[in-house]
Amino acid sequence: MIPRDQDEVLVALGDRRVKLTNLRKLFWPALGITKGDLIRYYVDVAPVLLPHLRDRAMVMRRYPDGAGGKSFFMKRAPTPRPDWLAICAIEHASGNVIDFPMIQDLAALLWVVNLGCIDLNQWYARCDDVDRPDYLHFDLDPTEGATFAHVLETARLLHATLDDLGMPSYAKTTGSRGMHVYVPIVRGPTQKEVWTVARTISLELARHHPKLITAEYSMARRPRGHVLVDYNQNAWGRTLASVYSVRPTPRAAVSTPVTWREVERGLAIDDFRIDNVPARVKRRGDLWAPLLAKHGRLDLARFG
DNA sequence: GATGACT
DNA sequence: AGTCATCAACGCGTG
DNA sequence: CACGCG
Ligand SMILES: [Mn+2]
Ligand SMILES: [Mn+2]
Repeated sequence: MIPRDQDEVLVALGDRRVKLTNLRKLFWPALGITKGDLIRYYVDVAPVLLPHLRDRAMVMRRYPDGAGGKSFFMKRAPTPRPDWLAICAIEHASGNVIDFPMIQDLAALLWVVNLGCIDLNQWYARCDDVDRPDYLHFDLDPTEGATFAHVLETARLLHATLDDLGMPSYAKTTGSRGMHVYVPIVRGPTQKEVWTVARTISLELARHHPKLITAEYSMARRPRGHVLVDYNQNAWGRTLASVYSVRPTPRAAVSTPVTWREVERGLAIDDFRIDNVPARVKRRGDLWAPLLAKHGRLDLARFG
């Protein structure tokens, strides 16, 4: 579908047409990975990726000159754009209305990747109710001097805590330096309410493991050699790189769902990359399918 | 990456 | 014909 | 109020 011997192609997906450009441009020069390779990766994983993005506003981070180049954020869907592209118009407190793109299908996915998006960042709430998210999450960030082993240990402790609370939880690598742990919830609580729950759990976790874990958001007071449980990421209008997102890192790492068994045994961020994640997905399917399921979600209303 | 303003 | 700027602006806590 | 933070 994506030619290797030309720089442009017009792809037709049903009645939707997308022009793909600069296909032989090197996005990871040291790895010999081109923009066309990136697009082929997303075609491969689209069946497991698209359900996680559908009906959600997307914040684009564009790297038109590849993983090592300058990047910029873009919220408004730029013109020209295909007339079939779904838009989520979100009014902000300031009165600003932003027309975010939504990735509803493969054509839209390829359109944003062609703009230079390497990773995909979707809202936590769906477009029809942008203040009521479908999950709460814990963003585990190693502070200066901490290792990924510390992140793994923090994830294990967090998992045990959530288990004790009766909260289902799922882990993924970020592809960058940390991990993400998500809890699927029944839609209902506002983003602020979800933030408050994440904050309470995070503070408690840090209190019980003060030598390893911190919830201190302020850079100046953040202890080195710790793992920050960044509950603040659970705020309205914020986003994280999605599952199966490629990251603009030296090895072209992918934010990859992992089992708790794998977290127990240990793993490395760079174990999961653009070159091997499609095979893993073929083998294991979508380990994060429970994030999309109707059943097995935490009901925070009942939780109190 | 693509456009539009400017030279 | 080439070069350059543009492309987010939120919610939350603290001082 | 301005600022830090992501
Ligand atoms: Mn993070
Ligand atoms: Mn963070």
